[in-house]
Amino acid sequence: MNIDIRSAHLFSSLNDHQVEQVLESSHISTLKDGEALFETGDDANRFFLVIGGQIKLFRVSSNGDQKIIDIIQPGNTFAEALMFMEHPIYPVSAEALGPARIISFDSKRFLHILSGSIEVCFRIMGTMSQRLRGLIKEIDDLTLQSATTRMCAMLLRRMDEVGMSRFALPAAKGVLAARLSMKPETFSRILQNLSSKNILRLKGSEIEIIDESLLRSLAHVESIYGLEPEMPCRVRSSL
Amino acid sequence: MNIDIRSAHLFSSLNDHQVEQVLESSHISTLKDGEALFETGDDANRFFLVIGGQIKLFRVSSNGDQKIIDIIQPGNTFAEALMFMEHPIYPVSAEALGPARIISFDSKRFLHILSGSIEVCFRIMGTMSQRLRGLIKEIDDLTLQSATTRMCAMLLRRMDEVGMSRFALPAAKGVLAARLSMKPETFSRILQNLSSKNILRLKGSEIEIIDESLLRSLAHVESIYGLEPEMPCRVRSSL
DNA sequence: GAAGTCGTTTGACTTTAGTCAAGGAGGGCT
DNA sequence: AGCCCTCCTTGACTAAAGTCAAACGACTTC
Repeated sequence: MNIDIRSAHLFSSLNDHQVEQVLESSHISTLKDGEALFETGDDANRFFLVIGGQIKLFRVSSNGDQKIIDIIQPGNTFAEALMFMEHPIYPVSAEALGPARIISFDSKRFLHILSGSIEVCFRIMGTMSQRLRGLIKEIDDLTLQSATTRMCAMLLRRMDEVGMSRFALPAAKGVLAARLSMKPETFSRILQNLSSKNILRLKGSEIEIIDESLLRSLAHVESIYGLEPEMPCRVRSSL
Repeated sequence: MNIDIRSAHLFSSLNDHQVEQVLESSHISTLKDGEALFETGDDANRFFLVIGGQIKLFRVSSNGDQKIIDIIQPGNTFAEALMFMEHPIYPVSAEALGPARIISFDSKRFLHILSGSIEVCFRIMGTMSQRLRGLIKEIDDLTLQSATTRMCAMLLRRMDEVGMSRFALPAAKGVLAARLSMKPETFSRILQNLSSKNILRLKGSEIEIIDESLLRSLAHVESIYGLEPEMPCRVRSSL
């Protein structure tokens, strides 16, 4: 078990002694597919680092629908922003998307350890700012943009990430649909539609972008305010 | 001109000397109705305190539609969360909603002044956490809830704020519509509909809630995760 | 290899909110 | 008062996404 938590942005400026202290209150666990980590409304006295698999953060509506707020990738922390609240409560539910491994940390303890270090504070605030940005961006996606636009933006983002015009979808279609705030049926139809217009070719969960410029114009991606990828920070954090 | 900026949460733990320093880099300005303060994408080297009137934070879609992200009330700061980013850029536009007075502060300078004070850092992080919560809440309103639900929730919130079942809408209907992510027509129709069902009586911008329990059930307000009003913090901050 | 399961697709239909265009209603001004 | 202007309302229509139900396909499991 040799994980250097310092590879996570949040911990990157801790010294050896601090790392040791932090690890004392930490706890590694393995989650089965679909296993819940916490639910909306639970007391939030721990935060987490994903070391394997994916964790899905979501909210549930009264009729059981899920809206996926984010999918956390290995190397990223989440729920750490809550440690500054008086009575922290998880604003989302979290569960494993496929089998996953995580380390959890005691928020209070962590706060105490870094209480001297303004640097770590600044770091956290940086990630929080980004997160705020992301959420604001998401809100206007939801209100100002159509489902097709969101789909195109997602595909382009994925393409940029992978660096190739041919790639596999990062998760099951149903999951992506919930992430993009639409029903699986709508997701499917939009893909079908893009495919019929020869903008992309799709085979199962493999996608090949054919007409990138057209896709880009359909997404008319935030020409106004700089793209997400420009962000200086490598490891994204969440919540 | 005798304003104690310490009444704003962000500044509340500064000592006299610090207040003095902060004020040195500050600048008071008066805005006319509709006057722009900054736009989405501008370099964000200042943050603001509203001392009179209201400031509207919004985003504009490619076809000119506005989505109001928040309306900042006197006594509250906004855009202060950006000061921790390397290349801060306003993620929203801001303009006065009616005539307004604001004080602007140099972010860098402020950061420098408080660099010793971890307490202020914590304070800022607290407001940021709340802001994150609010945005997440808003996202699920948008995806999981209908326009009617959002309307009802807004009315109830307003009613709780005022403490009476009879009150005036906090802003022009068109503005509220944009805040709730719907068109003025839809806003009007929903109010009409609630009125025809004898849930409320409306006369101009005066509203009287008649059937609170029914309204509450229509809004089925976040029974799961504690209401906004429970938040410990009096003065809300933004961005 | 048959049966079952889960995720995806497809089609027909409904619901919700947006669009467009026309009609009020109120407030300020001359 | 009369006019203008802005904001709000109303009605008829459209578009977008959700719903329901059935079929499909790939992959296990027996």
